[in-house]
Amino acid sequence: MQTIQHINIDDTLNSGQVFLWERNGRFWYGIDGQKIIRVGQNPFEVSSSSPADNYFREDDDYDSIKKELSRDRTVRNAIQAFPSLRLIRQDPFQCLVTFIVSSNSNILRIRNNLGKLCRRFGKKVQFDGKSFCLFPEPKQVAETPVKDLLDCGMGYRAKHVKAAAEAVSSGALELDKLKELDYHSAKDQLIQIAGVGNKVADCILLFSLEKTDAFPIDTWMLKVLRKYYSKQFEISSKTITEKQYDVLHQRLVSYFGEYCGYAQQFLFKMERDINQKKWF
DNA sequence: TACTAACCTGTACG
DNA sequence: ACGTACAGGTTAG
Repeated sequence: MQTIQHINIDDTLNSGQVFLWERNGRFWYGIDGQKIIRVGQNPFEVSSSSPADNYFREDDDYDSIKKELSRDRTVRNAIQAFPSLRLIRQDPFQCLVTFIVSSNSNILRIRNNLGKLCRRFGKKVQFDGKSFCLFPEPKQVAETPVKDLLDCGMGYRAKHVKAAAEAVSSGALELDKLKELDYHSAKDQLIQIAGVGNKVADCILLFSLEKTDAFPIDTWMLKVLRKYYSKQFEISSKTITEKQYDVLHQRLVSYFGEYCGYAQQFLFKMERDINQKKWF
C-alpha cells in the first residue's frame, strides 16, 4: 500500500524551478502560462482554471527514477532528505522568459520582476473566489515597449525578453515543436535567442520541454561538483567555458543517465538548503 | 579557442 | 542607517 501521490509541495515549489507561487492558508496558488493552479498537501490535490495535465510529472515512473539515481551516494542522500521533490512541467513561454530574467540575478528579484510583468500585462482572472493575473502571452510582451519592461525591474534583460517574445509570437521559434526534438537539436534553437546561453537553455529544456537529460550547471552546481564529485568531475577554474560546459554535460549524462535532470534538482535543493539560502 | 570585464539594479550583508 | 558586493549568466572583445 502506498499514498496516492509522492509529491511534497513545499519542497517542490521551493526548489528554484518556479517563482510565481504563493501560499494562502491550506493551499498554494500558482501562475502557469494562461492558467492558475491550486494545490493542497493533505490530502494531495490539484485543481486549475483550465486543465493542467501532469504539472508535477505524475506520469514519470518516479520510484524507478529515484532508484536508478540512488546508485550515486550523494544523490541518494539528497533523495533521502527530499524524498518527494518533483520536477515540474511548466508553460514553455513563461519558462523562457523566467530564465532569461534569472541571469545574474537572485531569486527574490526574479520573483518580483515576473510578478510585476504579470500584474501589468497579464490578463486578470478570477479563480477559487480570488483574483489573479495570468502570465502575458507572447504577442502581448512582443508589443510592449522595452521601457515598460524596464519598469518591471529586469534591467538589461528587458530587451532580451522582448526579442524572445517576438521570436515566439512571429513563429520564428516554435517552442512546442522543440518538445519533439532531441536535447541537442532543441538546444541549438534556444541558444539562438539573445540572453539564452548554456545554463538558461538547459533550464528551459528541463522544466518545460521534456528534456530530462538536461542538467543546468550554475554556480551552485559547480559548488556541488567541486564539493562531492572532485574525483569524477574535476573543475579547476572559478567559471567554466562553453566548451567545458558541453564536455561536462556529456559526462554527467553518462554518469547519471537519461534522468540526470532529476539528479540536478535533488542536488540543487540540498545544497541551497544546507547553505540556508532563502527561496522567497 | 580561451579568458575577462561589463552589464541593470534589487537585496543582502557589514 | 548607508555604502558596497553580489546575484541560478551572457556576451562582446
